Amino acid sequence: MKKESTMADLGLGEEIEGLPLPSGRLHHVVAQRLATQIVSGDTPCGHVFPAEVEHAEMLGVSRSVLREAFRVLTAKGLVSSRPKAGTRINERRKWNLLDPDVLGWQIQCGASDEFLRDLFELRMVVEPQAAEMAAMRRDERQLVDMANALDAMERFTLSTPKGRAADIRFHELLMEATRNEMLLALSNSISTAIASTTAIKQSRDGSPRDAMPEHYALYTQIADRNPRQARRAMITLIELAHSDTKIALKR
Amino acid sequence: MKKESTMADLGLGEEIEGLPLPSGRLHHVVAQRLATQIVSGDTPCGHVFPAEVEHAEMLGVSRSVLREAFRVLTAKGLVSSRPKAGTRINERRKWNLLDPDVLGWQIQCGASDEFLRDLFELRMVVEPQAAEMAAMRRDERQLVDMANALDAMERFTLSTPKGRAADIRFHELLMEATRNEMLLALSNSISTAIASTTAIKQSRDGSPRDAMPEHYALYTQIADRNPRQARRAMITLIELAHSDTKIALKR
DNA sequence: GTCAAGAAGAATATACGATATATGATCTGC
DNA sequence: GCAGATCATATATCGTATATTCTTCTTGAC
Repeated sequence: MKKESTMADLGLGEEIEGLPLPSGRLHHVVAQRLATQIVSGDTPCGHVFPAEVEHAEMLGVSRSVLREAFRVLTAKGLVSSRPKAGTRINERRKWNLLDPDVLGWQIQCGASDEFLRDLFELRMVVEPQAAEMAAMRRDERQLVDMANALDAMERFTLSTPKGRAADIRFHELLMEATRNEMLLALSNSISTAIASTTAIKQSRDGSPRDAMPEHYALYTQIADRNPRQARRAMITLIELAHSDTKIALKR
Repeated sequence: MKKESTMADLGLGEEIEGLPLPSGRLHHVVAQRLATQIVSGDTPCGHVFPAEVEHAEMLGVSRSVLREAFRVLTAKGLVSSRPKAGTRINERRKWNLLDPDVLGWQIQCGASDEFLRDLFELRMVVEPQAAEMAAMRRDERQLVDMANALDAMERFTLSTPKGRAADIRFHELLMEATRNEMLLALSNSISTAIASTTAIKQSRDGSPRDAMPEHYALYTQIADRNPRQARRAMITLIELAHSDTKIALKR
């Protein structure tokens, strides 16, 4: 008895119509909801949330769920909570902006112009150098995997999820070829962000420019172990992506 | 009644002798303990932890605490848990290596040679470029703050916590001057890592080389808006830190 | 006889709610 | 101003119920 509050039923408002929507863990759903509230700026920095009990029943979940949701937000630097003081939103400089989830939430809330500027600037700082390193350190296996990824990318095109996955795979292999785990991690964060924008780009703009020639150019330079040329190729690739993204989001 | 298990009592093993050690939140302590087990490689990737109930009483904490600890680790990509399958350690490529905590734990567990190589390589990729940007975009306030930080750094020296804090503050201001939030976030992650190594460097080597001249050189180039020279100055600064760190850890 | 598809079961994470404790911000009195 | 009391709040624990999914067994077809 007391069957009323199972996981998939009510609570999170309105998206439960039809599909049962136990899609994610409940605390993760709550975390996501709170996170988007925060990064979107709906609730400003310094804001302190209601007390746990009140807040929990306001959201229609148990306190445990709410607490676990806040744990992940705390882990990502978005909030911090202390006894008696409540749970409050940290200032932006405390946020883990490079966390894949934080990056994703930020994009989901509509990436601002400054956000895109910063993101592509970061890519411009890191990835050309990474391409240079990859050209020097890549091994044969990575090379053939990269070739396969490009092949899949051309077959499926960027308008399909599989094509976009191949694109990501290519960049991931490139970063793996740098033989630097931290660069790889950084790239993973960026990639997920880029993936979302690419999807948006596709959905808004039916036929964006074909980026395959530039990808092949980059691949060739890495295969030939030409660090300087690989750097140049990566720069043009990023510039291309940047201008495309700007155009797509303008519409 | 049932007074036996308050927060500050037993549980986490042996470090509670003398000092009450309710220093941090309990779940955070547990998370830290598990995290160090993971990043140190004590428990290998793919390992699945005992069931929650068993694991909880093994650690002497409640299930809620253990769960919240795992939420933190999950948020940082170290583990993932699914019903029936248990909670298992992810492969390294899933970890958020750039997360300040993950970085810190990794250093605490004895940074490997590869770790330091990757870290300084990342600095070498990002920070010279950042210095260049800072030289172009810095404003007057940042300039005077940087001067103050350098002043404090010279007064207290790197052998004191206040001196090291000033060092960090200087680099933070530099990154702030780039006017790119993501670069700032990246720098924050790196800084905390560097801070630990600096402390180690100090504790092992009584009188390391004085890095003040190089810091002033960098400052001057930024103040004079010389991007190229600022880049050069930053490169020598990082090289200096790298060689010092390597020497210190050799002992 | 062997293998694949499907159904039953069991182990596990997940979720709920009530209760007790510790902490620290705020107020009070001096 | 400063020290102490207070009280709201996060923190921690326990017991129980639910949902998920891996495992295993069965069933069926070839």
